[in-house]
Parts: sequence; C-alpha cells; structure tokens
Amino acid sequence: MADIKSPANPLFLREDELRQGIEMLFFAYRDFTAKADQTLAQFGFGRAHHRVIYFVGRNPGMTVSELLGILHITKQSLSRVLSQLVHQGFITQQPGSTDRRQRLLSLTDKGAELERKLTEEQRALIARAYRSAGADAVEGFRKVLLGMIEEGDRRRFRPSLPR
Amino acid sequence: MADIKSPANPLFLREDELRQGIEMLFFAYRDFTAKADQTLAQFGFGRAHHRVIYFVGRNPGMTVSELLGILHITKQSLSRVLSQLVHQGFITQQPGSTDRRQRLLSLTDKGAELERKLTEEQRALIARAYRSAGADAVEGFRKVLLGMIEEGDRRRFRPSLPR
DNA sequence: ATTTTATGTCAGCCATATTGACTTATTTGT
DNA sequence: ACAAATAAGTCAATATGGCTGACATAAAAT
Repeated sequence: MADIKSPANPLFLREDELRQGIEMLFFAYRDFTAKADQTLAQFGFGRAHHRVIYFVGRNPGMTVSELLGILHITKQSLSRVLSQLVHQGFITQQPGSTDRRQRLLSLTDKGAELERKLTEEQRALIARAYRSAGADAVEGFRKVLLGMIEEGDRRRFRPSLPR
Repeated sequence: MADIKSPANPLFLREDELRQGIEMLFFAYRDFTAKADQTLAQFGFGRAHHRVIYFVGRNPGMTVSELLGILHITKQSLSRVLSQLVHQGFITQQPGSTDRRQRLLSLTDKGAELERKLTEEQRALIARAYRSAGADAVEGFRKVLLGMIEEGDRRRFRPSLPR
C-alpha cells in the first residue's frame, strides 16, 4: 500500500500517462479551433457553422440525416445554423432523386471558398505537427485516435469502403 | 499538372491525410467529452465546470490567473462557474501566503470525488485506445499532439520542469 | 390506407462564451 | 510615502449553440 507515487509503480505511471493524454487532447483541441474561430467571427459565424461547412464540403450531396448523425446534435440545433448558411448562399439544397423528401446538401462556390479559408488554417497546424513528429508518429497518432472513436464511425477512416 | 489524384502524387496524399487528421480529431473529441457531459448534467453542471474541477485537481493551490491562462477564457466567464463550485462546496479558496490578493484554489473532498468520477470515464476511454494501439503508437500520438499545442503550453508535457 | 420517415419550424430554456466598466485589496516601483 | 500595477471580483448586456416539446408536411414503405 506504500509507495503509491513511486515511479517504480506501473499503476502510477499509467495514471499519469493517461492524465497527460487527457490534457494534451484538451490543449491541442483548444489551439486547433482557436484560429478558425477568429476567421468565423469575421463572418458572424461560430464553430457550428464551420462543422456544417466542413462536412458538407467533404460529402457533397449528403442528406440532413447523415449530417445530424455525424454532428450528434438535434435537428433543431442544426436547423438554425444550416438555414443561415443556405439563406446567405454558402450551401445549396436540392431534393433527392430517389427519395424526394431529402434535401441534398452541397457547398456553393462561395461556400467552398469559405471552407478552404477555414480549413487551410487547421490543415497548416496539423501539417506542421505531422512534419515535426514524423511519419511513424503520425501512424501512431491515427491509431490512438481511431481507438477513441465510437465504433460506428471508425469505418470512415479505414481504407476504401468510404460510405 | 495531370494526374492530380494519383497516389503517386505526394501532394494529394498529404491533403487527404491532413483532412483525415482533422476529422479524426473532431470525432475523437466528440466522443471523448460525451460521457462526462452526461454525468455533469446530473449535477446541473456543464463542461466548463469539468475543466475547472479537472485543472484545480491537477494543480492544487493554483491561482485564478493560472487557471484563466490555461482555459483561455475571460475572468467573467470563469467567475460564474467558479463561484458555483465554491458555493456548492466543490472548491475552496484561501488567500496566498506571500501574495494575499491571490485566492488559491483547491478541491474539497467532495470536489475530489466528483473529479474522480468524471475523469474516470475519460481515463478509461483513453486507456482502451492506448491499449489497443500499443506503446509505440502512444508515443507518436503524444508527439503529434505536442506539436499542435501552442509553444508556451508545451512545457507542461516535457519531463520534469513541472511549472 | 395507414404508418413511418425525412425534414422543417415555432417557442422557450440553459450553458457558456464575449465586451466594457468599475471596485477592492494588495503589492511593487519610484 | 505615494503612485501605479496587479489579482480578483462584480454588474450589465449580448451572442452562440446546445436542449426539449410540440406540431406540420410530404413522401416512402408496409
């Protein structure tokens, strides 16, 4: 029962290692979002707008349901943000061809431009981190993050089988 | 100029690799916070309370300024959350011995108990991811995250020199 | 024909962040 | 000793982004 903080005690090391992971994740995410948030503010948008723009840009023609499934928010929450983006001409909706209840979402040129501007900053941040950490580290980074993601969403990151 | 999507083109690979990084970070952070948020809701607290409890638990006797420096929010934002936690007996404040303007923050037993309960879930999630990814991957994970963190905060994660 | 699904909308609530202005106590520097 | 800077707190107003509940419409599925 003694020596609970000794470095010879693997349980303590593990505990500390995990806490460092928690904290690094917090700091990294904090800094990861900081720059884009500034840019968004210039447009009167928030982080929620960015997420919508980002995922619609990634999945042109996606449905509202799919988007909700990714964001894990309610449709009421999405609604406000999405309709702003539609009304201001960043996103277009068009009825699905097989299921006409759907409103398939895509970026307009204006939307794509904003997406680029926003994501560029984050890409640069990650690129810098990747470069300085090296390819092996990136491989490990991906492995760990993948393990933290809810099972159903992991397939998004495995080779092929995009959807 | 042709073949822009070929796997032989390192620029395309890089772009896609970076986007995957962005998305994995989003999904991992989303799932990382989801469980603790549920627990917090039972206490009528939000994520902000968790952050305060977490960092005060990690740095007993820390000042309000230090906490603000970590969270990157304004003191007005912190104020509400912090005073709730103090009034409800999760955190104690005591004047600094050398500088009596300071209110040094610590968890009460009640606060430490809540901290444990909240962090346990996140620790378990990370532990699972670490275990399944392996030690080398964890090393890489840490390296990349460290590279994403604002220079000034990196020292928190380097051996010794704790403060 | 009925039920289920995809989407949208209205209304209200709450948490968390912001800015700006001001106060108090205490320390620091000239 | 006095002025300036600092640590912390507070009041007021505002915005974003979540939530629930209730309800509506159109189209698909059974």
